Formats: sequence, C-alpha cells, structure tokens
Amino acid sequence: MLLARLVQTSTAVAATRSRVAKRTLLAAVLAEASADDVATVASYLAGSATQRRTGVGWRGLTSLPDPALEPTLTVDDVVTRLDELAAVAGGGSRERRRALVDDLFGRATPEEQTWLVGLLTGELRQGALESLVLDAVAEAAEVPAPLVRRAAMLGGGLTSVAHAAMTGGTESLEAFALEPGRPVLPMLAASATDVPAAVAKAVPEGRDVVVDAKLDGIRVQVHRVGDDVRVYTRSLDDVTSRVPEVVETVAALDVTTAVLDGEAIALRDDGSPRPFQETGARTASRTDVETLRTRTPLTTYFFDVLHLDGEDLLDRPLSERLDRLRATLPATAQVPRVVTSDPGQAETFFRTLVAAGHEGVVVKDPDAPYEAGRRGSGWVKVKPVHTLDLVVLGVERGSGRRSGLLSNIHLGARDGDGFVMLGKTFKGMTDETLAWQTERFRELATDDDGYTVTVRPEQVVEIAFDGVQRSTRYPGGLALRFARVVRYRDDKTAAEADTLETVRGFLA
DNA sequence: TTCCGACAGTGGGGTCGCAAT
DNA sequence: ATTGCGACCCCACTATCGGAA
Repeated sequence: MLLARLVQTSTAVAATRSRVAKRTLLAAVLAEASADDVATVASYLAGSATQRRTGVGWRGLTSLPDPALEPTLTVDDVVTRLDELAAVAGGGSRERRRALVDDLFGRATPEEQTWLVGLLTGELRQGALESLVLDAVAEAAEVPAPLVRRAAMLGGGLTSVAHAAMTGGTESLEAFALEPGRPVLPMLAASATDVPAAVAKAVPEGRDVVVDAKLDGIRVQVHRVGDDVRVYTRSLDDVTSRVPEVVETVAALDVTTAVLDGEAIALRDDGSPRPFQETGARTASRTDVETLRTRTPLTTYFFDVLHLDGEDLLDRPLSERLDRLRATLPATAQVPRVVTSDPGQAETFFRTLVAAGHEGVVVKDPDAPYEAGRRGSGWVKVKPVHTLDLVVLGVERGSGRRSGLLSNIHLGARDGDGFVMLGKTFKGMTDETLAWQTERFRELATDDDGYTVTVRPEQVVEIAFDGVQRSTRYPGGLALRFARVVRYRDDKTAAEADTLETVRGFLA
C-alpha cells in the first residue's frame, strides 16, 4: 500500500470531529490493506510506528531534505527504513541516523514528510488513536468491537489483533486469551476527590469496598512460567534485569504459573517510603544492579492476581482474586488493605497511610472483574491535594487546539523582594480561563521571545499539587509535582502570595 | 431528552543511557 | 566532564462525541 493513502486518510480523519465518520474512513483503508500490510497499516493509522524506539524524535526532524515531487513511498518502504533506524537506536552514530532520516524523508512528498514527523513524534493530532482504530478494525472485519478490544488487551496489542481480525475473523479473535509470559495492559483507576466520593463511585451504597494502599512506586506486572520470571512496567516494557528483588519474590512462591499485578517501591530502613525520585532512578538504572540493590533495595507489594497455575482469573470478581492472592503470597508481599462497609473505617485507613508518607488509597469494587487496559469505575484512587497561592512569572504560547492562546504558565513563590520559579502548568484551564489569561498576560507583558511571554509578577493563581520534590532545574531547588490551576485570585496581591519557605515545608 | 463513560489532546518534572562537544 | 536528545517513569485535567438511561 502506498503511504500516500494513509496520509490522505489521516487528513480526512483530522477534518471531521465525528467519531463515526473517522471510524468509517479508517475501516476503508484497513479493508484495502493486504494481509502482509494490515498490521502495520493499523499501527500507522493509530499514529504509532511499529518499532518501540527509533532513536529519532522532534529534535532530529527539525531540518529535512527537499521533498519528493511524486508519492512513491510504500508502507513497506517506511517499515524497512524505521527498522534500520531502530537497529541503531541507543547505540549508533548520529551521522548514521541522519543519513537514514534524510533518505526516508527525501523520498517523501511534503504531505508525507509532515505526516512522518507526526508519526515519529507521536503527535499526529488527527483525533484518532489506538482505541478508535480498534473500532475501525471491528467495522472492517465485520466482527463485534468488544471482541476486538478484548483480544487487543490480552493478546499483545493492535497490530496482531488487526491482522487476526482481517484474516481470520471472529474465530481468530476468540483464540486470544491471557497467556502467562505475554504481558497484558494493566487495569487503571479512575480518581475521586475524597474517600466518600470514591466509595460512592466504586460500589452501590452500603456495600463492602476493598481499600488498597496506593504506594508511590513503579507498577509491575510479573509473569512466572515455571522457573522463568519476567517483569513488565505499565507500558509493558520488560524490566526484568533491573529488578532482581521482584523476580526473587515471585520465584519464591509455591506456584508453577502466575501473573501478578503490583507495585515496586524503595523504602527506608524504618519502612517509610523513599521519595518517588529514588524509586524511579533505581528502576531506570541498568548498570551495576547488584550494587544498586544494596543501596536502594526494592520491596514488592502485589494487589491482584490474573492467573494462577493454569486458571485464568481475569473475569472472576476481585473478592475471589484476593482470596487466591492471600492463599498464595505472604502478607509481607501484599499491599496493605482493608475490606469494609463502613466509610469511616475507609477514611481512617486513608489518613493512616497518608500520615505514614504513602500516596493514598485505591477504593475497589469487590465484584469487579480485572478490566485489562480500562480505566473503569471498579477502581477509584484518592490522594490528598495541597494548594498554594503563587504568582505568574511568564506564559508560553499553546499548540494544537490551544494555538493562538497563551497556555502554559510559569509559577513563582515569593522570596525576599522577588520571586523564585517552581515549575509550570497548563492543567485545569477551561476555554474561558484560556481566553481570559491570554488577554490578561498580554496586558502584563514585559518581554516576548516568540515563544514565552514574560510578565510583570502581579497575577496570583491558586495552584493544586500532589507534593514538592527536589529539583536541579529550578533555582529554588524545588519543583511542584502535578501542578494544576484551581482559580485565578484577584482578591490577593503578589505581596500576599506564598513564600519559598512555605513551599519548602511540603518537602517530605 | 438528558446524562455520563470513554477518548483524545495538552502538556508537567525527573531519570537514565548514549553520542557529541 | 558536560550537554542534548530520546525514551520512559510518574501523571491531571477539559472538551467532545455518541451510546446508555
């Protein structure tokens, strides 16, 4: 298939807001693709290269060769070039990558160049990603959408499912099942502002809820098949070699086959959690793991079991899965948990965990199945939220649907006679807020480099955040974690804003 | 007819490993 | 040694569509 066919479709998909129309456009292309092409075509329609890493990003695509006049590139040509790039990713010379990029882009028309940049940066911005393409696969193959979705979640993603659906239909899709050794997309949690709201969202009134501790570490999905243990992250990256403690915990269990879901976290000697940065650094390190584990050991806590000794448990209610978990794992390897119908008890558990330095809780419906890849209401997380009144020091131009608006604001805390920047945020703004702040910050502008507008430090903004972390990027040595706008405050002057000292007090 | 679940988009800070400077 | 880049860890929030109620 010609790449131009995909580019043309992407343009048409971007041009309509109707999801049904997008789906139909995508399905038409899938139906045209050959059996050899269809997996790649599905991935490209969803805006993803088939290679996990190509070593080429936004920066490597800033200067491109002159484009081709005629569209001649095929989907297969692109795959071939990206395979070559992937082969030198994280090892090859920049010059070699440059040559491969130039060759590929030199054979692309201007439209194809733009599309390829979107593909490689993950910013196609056509209003359709994997989820919509899965629906399109169902339409093209004339099979039920839930069947396609389930197969994708359990069977290794869009590409293999697209191929199976288009070549084998319903029968092929039904063959996809949880297979120990092959990771499945993890179930995700919705969120609520407090424990009562979370309980109300998770279960009908008066029923039991499961309340799990939410630990601030790295999500791990562990597969054991006989003596072989493999560890996957939330995005299904294989990190087995980096986390031997997790492997040992599961290897010690009295089972032959298991799939477990949990969290790995670095703790202090007294059992309190270390800052997320330390757990993150530990799990990201690949070199000299043996030294690292003595310095920053990881502890693993599991909260779910998807498979046990030949038995799939995904569709079993959580209460039953937890019974199996309790029978299989020592208490020390399980996430702290209470099961209660008393909202007061859930609240107390939440407060105790937060006081101990943990992130919060996840409230769960005991009747809910494990919905791989979904952010259902069966799991609802609750974390404490802090707020500060900070001063806007600058604002950046937005992109995409925020083009023409001033979007990402720079936040400062009061320090002596001046202000110290603590981070940025673009979250929590409604369209109305964006329109207002665009006008407001143009009035306060003192400088403009074409991207960032510097403003007189006068506008106070109330900011919600999850915590304060150490920073090497910002001059105060501190940065906010997950900062978002609550509201602009016109009842406070910059002289009344919170100080750097106050912010430092939030450092754990 | 209204409501709400699911998606896509818009980006945040920190960390590692590697190549180039 | 330091810097820039890509990839990945953690992620919140709003607007919108279209099926559910």
